[in-house]
Amino acid sequence: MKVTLVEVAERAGVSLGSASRAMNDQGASEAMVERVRTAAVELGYRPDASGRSLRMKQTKQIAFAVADIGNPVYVEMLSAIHETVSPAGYRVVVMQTGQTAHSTAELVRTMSAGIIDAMILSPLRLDDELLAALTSAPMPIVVIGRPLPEHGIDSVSTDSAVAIGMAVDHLIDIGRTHIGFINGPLDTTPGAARQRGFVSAAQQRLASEASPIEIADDFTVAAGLIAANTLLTRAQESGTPINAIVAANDLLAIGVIRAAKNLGLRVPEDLAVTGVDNTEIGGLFQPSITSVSLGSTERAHVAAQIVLERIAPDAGHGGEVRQAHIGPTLVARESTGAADPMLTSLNTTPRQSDGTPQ
Amino acid sequence: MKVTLVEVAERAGVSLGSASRAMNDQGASEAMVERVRTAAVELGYRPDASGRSLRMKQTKQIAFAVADIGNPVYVEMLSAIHETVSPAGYRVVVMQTGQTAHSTAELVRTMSAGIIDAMILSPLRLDDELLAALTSAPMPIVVIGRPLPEHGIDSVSTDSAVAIGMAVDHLIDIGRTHIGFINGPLDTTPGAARQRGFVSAAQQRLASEASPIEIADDFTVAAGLIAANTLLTRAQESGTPINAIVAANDLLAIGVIRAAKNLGLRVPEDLAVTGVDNTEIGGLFQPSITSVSLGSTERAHVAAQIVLERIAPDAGHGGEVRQAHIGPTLVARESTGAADPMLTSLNTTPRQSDGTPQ
DNA sequence: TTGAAAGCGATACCAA
DNA sequence: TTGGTATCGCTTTCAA
Repeated sequence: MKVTLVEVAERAGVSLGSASRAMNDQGASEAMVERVRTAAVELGYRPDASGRSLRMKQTKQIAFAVADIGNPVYVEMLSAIHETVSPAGYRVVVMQTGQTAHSTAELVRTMSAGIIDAMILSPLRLDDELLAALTSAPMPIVVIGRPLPEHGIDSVSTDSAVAIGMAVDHLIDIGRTHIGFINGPLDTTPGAARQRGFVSAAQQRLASEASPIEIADDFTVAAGLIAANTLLTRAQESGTPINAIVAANDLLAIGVIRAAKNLGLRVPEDLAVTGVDNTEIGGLFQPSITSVSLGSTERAHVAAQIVLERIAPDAGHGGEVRQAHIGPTLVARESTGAADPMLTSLNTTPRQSDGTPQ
Repeated sequence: MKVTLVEVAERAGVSLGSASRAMNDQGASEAMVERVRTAAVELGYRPDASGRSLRMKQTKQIAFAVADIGNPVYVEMLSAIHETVSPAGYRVVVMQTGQTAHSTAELVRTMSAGIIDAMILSPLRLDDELLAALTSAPMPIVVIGRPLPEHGIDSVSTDSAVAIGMAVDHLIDIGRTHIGFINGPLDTTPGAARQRGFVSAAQQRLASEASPIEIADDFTVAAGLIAANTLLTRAQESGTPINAIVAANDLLAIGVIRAAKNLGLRVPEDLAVTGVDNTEIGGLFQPSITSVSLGSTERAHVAAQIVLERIAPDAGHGGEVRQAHIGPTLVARESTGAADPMLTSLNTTPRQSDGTPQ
């Protein structure tokens, strides 16, 4: 049933070692390669990866671990990682960390050699337990999120506090000064950073009574809809209505736009809305959503590059801590009154999936 | 650096075999388990998966292979597969098949033991080469797409020709009789099936001159926008304007709605639009998109179940060919004038991602 | 219940 | 360049 290299060697009438070399083009005569390859084809030989992994001490697999692959940002990151590591012969394994720092630490601890060669991790929450798991991990791990050089952990970061500030600036630029904020849970890394960003920007440039904040249960459309409904209703009743909302990510922003519609508010005329992440879905939404890009695909790409360098036999774990930073950039779209970039962007952003199941 | 079970055994003062048994709770005294576990923790032992895989002849990994993970349908399928196989201790590896049947066959052929235990495949195109690769594969493979029982291949299918017919019926029900069709490439399995479905429905229930068809370059928003623009413009010029469009999937439908807006057409008042796949993004779009569900998550779930049964030591490859079928269902939304199901659906469909990177 | 040893399938070393 | 053999880390059989 199962054909091993031993049988191929026997059939070709050569030694096991020669068969291995012939299959891998490692110093074998042409005649030898010919004989062995022929025998392999005749027998339908397929190399067994676990035997090879055991000996070579590498699996050619890289894990991408996130809280929930359902978020489009992660899908875009996954594609970027895929494209980066595939040419080097690596496969990508998607893993779910779960919501908590503990479950993430658990995942990191159970990842052993023989499954993956390295991991790219984008944790939602971070605590000492997880940091400890990361530093004691037996393989290269690159964190996408906030910078962690002081812990000796490779990271590719952005500054989402600054990102929120850019959104506020943009709204002020278009004449909106009553700006609300819809954030996700404050005990998450992105939630905390974005909260700082908004509070800081509001203090410097807005009147606090005109800057209400509402915390959604999580970073989802549904939670954003509920939170925005609460915030908008409350603002109207309090007599200081708002004319703009900054959402902590694009999914929340979609919820905000839905809530606005339910309340009879027009976007962007009555309410300007901004998101964060610059996801594809945000750009395709109607109205298309002005969003601050955190360079997700670039960060994923860089993280994948770092991983490949760490894996490389010579580079090894020895080098110094790698840290890359990618600054946010704002992309103005219809939800803040900018011209519809749909038609033009279609020509410049081919990134959209192919294929569909039957 | 790396701790093996041998070292754990030495530290615990027991034999290698006992250490193995203790770690796996396979007939070891409590005292033994205690000693070995303690030593393992002290040394920071992590089992090496390739050693185990080599011996056990299983990797606890299942591949999910698709043309492009960027399509939201595949993401939903991935989540369903993940949820189904995780409890059984299996990880999911995402693999890209590429666009062609040949590249897919290539992938199937290079998948050997030691990497994955089974594969769930949703191929865009299917030919004899791929069928041959599937039948001669050394591991269980379940195809999500069209039924393939005559080739002895497990499959979970739907009927997307019927799905298109349902969309046409729905449009006729709401009084639209001038219906265009935006399809994807006809040499794909879904493209061919949906073409049959529309042509058949149009012949039976519509005037052919009122049923123009346009083929988009692929199943994407961008291609849908271009194709819809062509079709709508042509229909207007020919003097037989249409008042509805059936799109072959939700991504194309989004493109159609964008094209309609660019031409000053209101959806659904001037143009009703339907999609296929019932993706989350379609339901969240504005207007929300009426779509025919092909039961993607259910099919993925069933495929994963079949795979688990095939993998199970007793079931084995021996059983007869498994074939499941899930019929399409139409979900009416705003794009065909139905009431906005957004608020109510939010309570019943919690499926939306959590988390966002910093 | 425990210990000793065989063996999974591949690569890589050392002689020839 | 080729053959013979040790070895990767683990599970599992066979005796004790």
